[in-house]
Amino acid sequence: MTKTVWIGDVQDGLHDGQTVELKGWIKRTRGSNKMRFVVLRDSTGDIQCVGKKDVIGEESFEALKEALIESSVILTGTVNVDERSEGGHELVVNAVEIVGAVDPERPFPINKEALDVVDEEGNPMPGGSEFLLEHRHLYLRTSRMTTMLKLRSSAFGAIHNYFRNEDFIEYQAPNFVAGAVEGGSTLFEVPYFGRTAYLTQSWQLYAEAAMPALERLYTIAPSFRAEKSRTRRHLTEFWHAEMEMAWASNDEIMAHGEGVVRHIARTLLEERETELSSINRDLDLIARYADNPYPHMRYDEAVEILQGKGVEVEWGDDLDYSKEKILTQDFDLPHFLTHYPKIAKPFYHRVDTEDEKYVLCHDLLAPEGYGEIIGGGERTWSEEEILRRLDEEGTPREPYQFYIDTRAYGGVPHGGFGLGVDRVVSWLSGASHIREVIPFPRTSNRVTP
RNA sequence: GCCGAUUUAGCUUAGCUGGUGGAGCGUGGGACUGUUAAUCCCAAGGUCGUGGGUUCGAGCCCCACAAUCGGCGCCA
Repeated sequence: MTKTVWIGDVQDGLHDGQTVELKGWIKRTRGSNKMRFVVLRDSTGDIQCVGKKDVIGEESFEALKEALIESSVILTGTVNVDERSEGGHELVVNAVEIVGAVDPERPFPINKEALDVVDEEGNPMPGGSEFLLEHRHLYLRTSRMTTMLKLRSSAFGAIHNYFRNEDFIEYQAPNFVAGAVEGGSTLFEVPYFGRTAYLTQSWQLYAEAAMPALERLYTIAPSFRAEKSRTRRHLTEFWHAEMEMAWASNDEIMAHGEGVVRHIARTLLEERETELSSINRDLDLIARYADNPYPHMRYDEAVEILQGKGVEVEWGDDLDYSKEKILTQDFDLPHFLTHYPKIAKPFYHRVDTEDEKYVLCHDLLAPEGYGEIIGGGERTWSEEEILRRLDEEGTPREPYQFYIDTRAYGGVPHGGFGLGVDRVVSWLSGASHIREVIPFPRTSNRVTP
């Protein structure tokens, strides 16, 4: 049963002249009454297979003719170098086995027309139609989606590699929680044996509890936000890469944020050059993101630039996406924004002792209109200050009791960040929408399929 | 929460001042010896999102509802 020959290897010339058995799915099929051309697909690529009636016989020829798109088949034959075939190689078939036939009453519903979706301005929005979102389970096997899933896999691998190489310990937090990290309005409520629990928005508070034990820790886990956001940057369930570090300043934490993002870009170039090219992503752009240091800018500076451009923004306003977009449109690299006003950020951000109007935090803004991909900073670490900030905000203490308690026993300066993995993959792949890079996207009005 | 748009065959769509809904892809049948999401011929497939209204007559006009998409706020 084990599959030993991969279409990608055949196209790379590893099996020229050999007789091989190819297992895969029919991508396209065409032909005459004497020969069939079947484009076979597997997870590594496509190849044209030729079935000649006088070679394979009447019965096999009929079987091949009747096999509809997405039928699974095993084709045995000889690998020929042939420039008439896309990819330069071709399988001349001598035996056909249909494994999973497709019923003509229910043919594979996704065709070329279904894939060509455009938004209101006429820009391509791959996978954006209601039909393709309803048929996501079948859309996954189309080439663009397969490519995105491979890029995603490499990004996840790169994050693990980066943190492990930097001696971080992978650490898991619960997904059922009692309290919020951000403002309380964005939590999903879950019935919990007569009580109400919530789906976690972030690993952070539980990571801070483990910080005195592990000192350097990270995770990649789903986070949940009950935001009715209808944008190409939001999911209600997204994959969050977070790190927490003892004895660290805002600058040191930012250095790791830059490090992991550049490592992801570098890894995609090394592992997925073919895939990036296949979706027309400019490799020089990715190389630039991998090779250059990311500039830093203080919040005040950003506000000045925006005011200089005539944008209506006052000191103390948080910078929303419309402002980020104007700010980043001239950027050709991701930029860190630091030192936001205290009034714009929640209680756990540490106040800057040099000027108490500010907190020691940072956001990393991606260029090309992709927006914020990292948010992080130093944490408020003394018990007394935590209590004061909670009370100031009117946030109840009770759900955070464990968190407050950690400060009573040897609090130290520390901090961390959260990175939106889907957002990073979306940006680096040049996706038109974040849902392009996650297999089953969860948005405010879709939980199926 | 706010703003905008869409809904016609399995899919993508055309549809005139309101007067018996056309096509391409796919599917079925047929033709064809090298095709490149082949080509040629034929066929089946539609209570035009739901409900109401106006009208002699509604896919088209009006109202309500629903679903979906796009954008904003919020954030990763």
